[in-house]
Amino acid sequence: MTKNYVHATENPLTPAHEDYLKAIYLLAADGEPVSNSALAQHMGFAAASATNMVKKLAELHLVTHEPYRGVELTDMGRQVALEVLRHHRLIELFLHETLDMSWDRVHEEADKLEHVISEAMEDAMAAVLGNPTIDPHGDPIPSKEGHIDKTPGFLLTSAPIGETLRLIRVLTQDPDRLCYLGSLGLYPDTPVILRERAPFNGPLLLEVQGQPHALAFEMAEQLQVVVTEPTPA
Amino acid sequence: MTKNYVHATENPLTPAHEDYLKAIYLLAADGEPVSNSALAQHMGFAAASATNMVKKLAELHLVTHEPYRGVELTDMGRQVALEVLRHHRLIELFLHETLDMSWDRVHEEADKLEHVISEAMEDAMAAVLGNPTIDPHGDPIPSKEGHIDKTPGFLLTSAPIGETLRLIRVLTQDPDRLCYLGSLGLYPDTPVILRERAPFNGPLLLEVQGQPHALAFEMAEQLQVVVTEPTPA
DNA sequence: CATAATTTTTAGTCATGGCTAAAAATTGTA
DNA sequence: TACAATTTTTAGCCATGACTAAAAATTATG
Repeated sequence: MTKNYVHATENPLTPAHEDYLKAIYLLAADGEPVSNSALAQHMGFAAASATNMVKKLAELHLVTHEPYRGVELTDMGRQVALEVLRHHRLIELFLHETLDMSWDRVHEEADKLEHVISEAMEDAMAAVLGNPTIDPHGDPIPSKEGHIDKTPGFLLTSAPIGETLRLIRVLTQDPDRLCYLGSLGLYPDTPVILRERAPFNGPLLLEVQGQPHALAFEMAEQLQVVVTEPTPA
Repeated sequence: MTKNYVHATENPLTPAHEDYLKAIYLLAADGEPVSNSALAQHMGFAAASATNMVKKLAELHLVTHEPYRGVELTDMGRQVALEVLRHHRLIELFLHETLDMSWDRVHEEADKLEHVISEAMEDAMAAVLGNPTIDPHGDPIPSKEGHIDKTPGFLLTSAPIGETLRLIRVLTQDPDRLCYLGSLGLYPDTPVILRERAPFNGPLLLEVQGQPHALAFEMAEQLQVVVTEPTPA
């Protein structure tokens, strides 16, 4: 009488597995299958390395892989990816809040810590932080059950002129860029007014806390905003 | 004009290297060279694996290794071991203080985290904790410069009867034992009176916060105490 | 539609760091 | 001192997960 191990998904996943799954999740934001080259490029590895790992992930039923077509997460794979992402973003917020680490440093740290923290530590962080739903960059933190809010809003590059906006999410994780944005006061929740948009994808003129700032188009593409509705009385 | 790389100790050390160095440091408490078998046993690996790593560490000038005699840390190796130990114990205290994790859980967590935290995070933890010098088990935390206090006191098994003692250090890291000791209120800094010592390495009768407790000899060997001097007026 | 360009996969290499089994050196004992 | 027991080392295996180079499949173009 052989035991049924179909669901006995004991977790032999290495950091490498987790990193690939996370990458596939992030690249597949549009729902499309992820190409091997996109995956390899995101990971900073050779294409052959990605192919190799994708085959392993497929054997573990974490992704489906139609050769030459792309990779997609299975429900199980998505679950793992979301858990890693939860770790990552919880850690970012935790480091920012309790260790006062600046938002440009927490990503790199979280990239290493996300693979080694225990369930108990995950829960303890969430509890201390009050079950937060967004991290210091405005990225949504998946719930323990794997639910994740879709961020509302649109890119600053397509925002209306003159209206009061609220910055809700910064997409880049590049430390230098984050440093720069921070020096302009451009953190999530900051009110912003778009004053001018230069043509040909030129710089944008912003007003942040009364100060005018010119911002490169490419930088503005990293900023997600909503229109602030007039505060109800 | 070739550059002098003698001190250019760029850090290609893996968690495995760090774990071995830490183990050698802890096993060599008496200053004696550490035998291969002791090292392997401590690591939970086969003897051949230890030999293998010791050879690598010797090539990196982190240990000296006289074949069939044992391993000793070089100054450089000790420096690395102390840094890892600093990470470990800072993390234990940090998790205990800021995440309210019980002292029986922090060791395992720290064993993984110690290899991945950045210098910045180490410094931030130390700052938030007020540059602490002991962890939740009473183990001394090495300073950033690699100084480490020698813990004073002696084992409870050789403490005088009837005097008021203070528990200053718990040597075991075993979660179950720590849990048990915690249930008796036996945390560092707790006052304790040794009332009786049964012969033939039998149990000890303790008084902890007014409560009598019988403690196995082997458990008492894990407890380091000092005699409390009468509080000066 | 055939060929060129691109992407993906396969094949095979390498370092890491475990392992076992056997050989060698050391230590203990008769 | 000789031989047995133990410890250490050597030799060689294996999985992981990167790599390069070459083959195969797909897509684009003349």
